[in-house]
Amino acid sequence: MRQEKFQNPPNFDLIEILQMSLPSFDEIVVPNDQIEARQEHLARLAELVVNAYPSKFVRSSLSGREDTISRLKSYAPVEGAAAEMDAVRADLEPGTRPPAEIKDKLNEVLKALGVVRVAGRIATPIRGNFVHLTDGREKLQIYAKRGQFTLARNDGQADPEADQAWEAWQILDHGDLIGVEGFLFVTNTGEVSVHVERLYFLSKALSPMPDKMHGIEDAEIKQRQRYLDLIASSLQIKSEPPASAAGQELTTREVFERRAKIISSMRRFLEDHDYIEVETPMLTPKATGAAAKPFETHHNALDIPLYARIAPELYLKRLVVGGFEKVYELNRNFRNEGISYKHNPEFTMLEFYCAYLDVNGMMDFSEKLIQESVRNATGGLVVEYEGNKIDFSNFARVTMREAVVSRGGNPSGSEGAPRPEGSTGTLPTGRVSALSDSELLEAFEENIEPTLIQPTFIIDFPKSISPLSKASPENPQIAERFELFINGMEVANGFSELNDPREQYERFVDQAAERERGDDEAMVLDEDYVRALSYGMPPAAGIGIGIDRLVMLLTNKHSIRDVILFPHMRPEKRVEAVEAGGEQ
RNA sequence: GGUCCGAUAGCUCAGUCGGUAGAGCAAAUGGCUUUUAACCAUUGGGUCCCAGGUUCGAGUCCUGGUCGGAUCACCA
Repeated sequence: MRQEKFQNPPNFDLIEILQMSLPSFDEIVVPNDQIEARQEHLARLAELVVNAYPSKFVRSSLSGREDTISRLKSYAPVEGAAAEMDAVRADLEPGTRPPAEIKDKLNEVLKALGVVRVAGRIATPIRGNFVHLTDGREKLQIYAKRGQFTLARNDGQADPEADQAWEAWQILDHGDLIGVEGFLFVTNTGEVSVHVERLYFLSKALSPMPDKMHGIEDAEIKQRQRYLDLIASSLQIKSEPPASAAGQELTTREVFERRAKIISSMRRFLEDHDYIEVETPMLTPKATGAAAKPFETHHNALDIPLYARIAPELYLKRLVVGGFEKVYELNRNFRNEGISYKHNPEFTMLEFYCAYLDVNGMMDFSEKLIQESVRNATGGLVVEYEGNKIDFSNFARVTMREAVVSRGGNPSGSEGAPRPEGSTGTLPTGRVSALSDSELLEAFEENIEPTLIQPTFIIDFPKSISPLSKASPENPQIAERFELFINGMEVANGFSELNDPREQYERFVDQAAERERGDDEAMVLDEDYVRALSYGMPPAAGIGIGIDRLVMLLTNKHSIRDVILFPHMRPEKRVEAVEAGGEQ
């Protein structure tokens, strides 16, 4: 039966049918004069090297300029040669050259380092004997002299004549991936370079490279074709990076390298403090643990709705019940809500929980964790953001009510920041203590949040908006909860975890009532979570840290889309048109 | 969703009062061949986002739309 279903009618070529309905290669890689030229070069190179897409190239330990320099510096027989070279070159007038004796000495040293094999993308257009290769992180100059190098055949047979190597060199294109084998030397201007003895063709750039000076400026292309944006970053690397790159805008590549540093630093810090990493469900039968609208999907075999998680919180606390006293999860949450400069439908959150710790201990610990990652990512504790200097060396702690009372002031700074434009008081200052929870919250969000530039823990949240948080023993209307604000953005949210199952149940019921009154973000009752608490959860504190927002702050990026490799975007119009066109 | 701004060569961008579509980079051809954003000469390359309208004539003015960005409101 099943076989029959997939049998094709006679004279029916499935591939031909599909090719009519699917976009053609030329519709995906739209040809123009440059692509056609590159295709011709590829065809000729394929003749010369037999296989234009070989499987591997073995590199020597030397993969780029930094390695070259460090190897040079550690080369004992001519100690100080590299420093001498740097000094000589620093003193040179533009257009002048280092003295011959120094150049000769350096060349002697470099040649003694032996044969090197390096590979990378051609970062400068080929014209003449020089190109720079980039491995994404740095650039190394390559020199090829007619008659002095051969072209490697990628099928392992004997190399073609040197003239053919030169022909191949001349038709290499900006962006092609090549490997070279050769020896190191310094040029007349003093730049360390590889003198090619054997050239390997490794892969073709059929599509042309972006502008070498400007890169990709169109934000849509940067985000949709992030690979191209990253290539542009690597093409823009200076082969002689300035000693101090401070104050310069990070390239896209550097932004994501820094993001990785922040995340790995946090993992390391947590591991060093005996936290273990866990993975809890992304697809959940109930969207709960936060106040947000979920994405809904459907499981066919079970025939049930499933929700992309809005927070891992309740699962992680089940694990605390089970005896994992320190757990963390660093992964995505999904919220079916608006998109803005600080909101993406999926975002990365670090959540962790610690048994026998309260809200104050959690603030202490998370402050250290954030400081550690700031230091690891930026080298210091003060970062420049949107013209502000943000100082991570001390996080202020202010109650929400105090913050509102002193509104207009900057509770975390010694100097009062100006009140935000247009926030002229809708608030009866004298009667703050009489404000209802919702009025207090509104006043806070409207007037205070935007002024919290320096890292500030806002504490003492109203209990009514904190359904998973323990109430303060002194004031039952206040939750033992904090949020961390930096540059007017909420970056973290934590509290002493409510562990009384009966009270937790009642809080869920209160939330259900809110939902009935029309708040479709009120939290959903999780029965099994209540049941879990009934087995006894130790006193514990937890926190969620918005990683994307922290990365924004530490990379001086003003849009969350600039710190997410592939942010959510509308489907590409061209693709839709092609798909629709196939059916016409 | 509201408001404002934008879309011109592969990339980055000019384009005046409505009158033959421009530059730099990239590409092709030749020269040069230890250059430093390499240089010199020559050449090719355009659905000016789309559809209407006004006009003798529209990249330019008008209307509608598409896509994108910024911003405001809601959410972390």
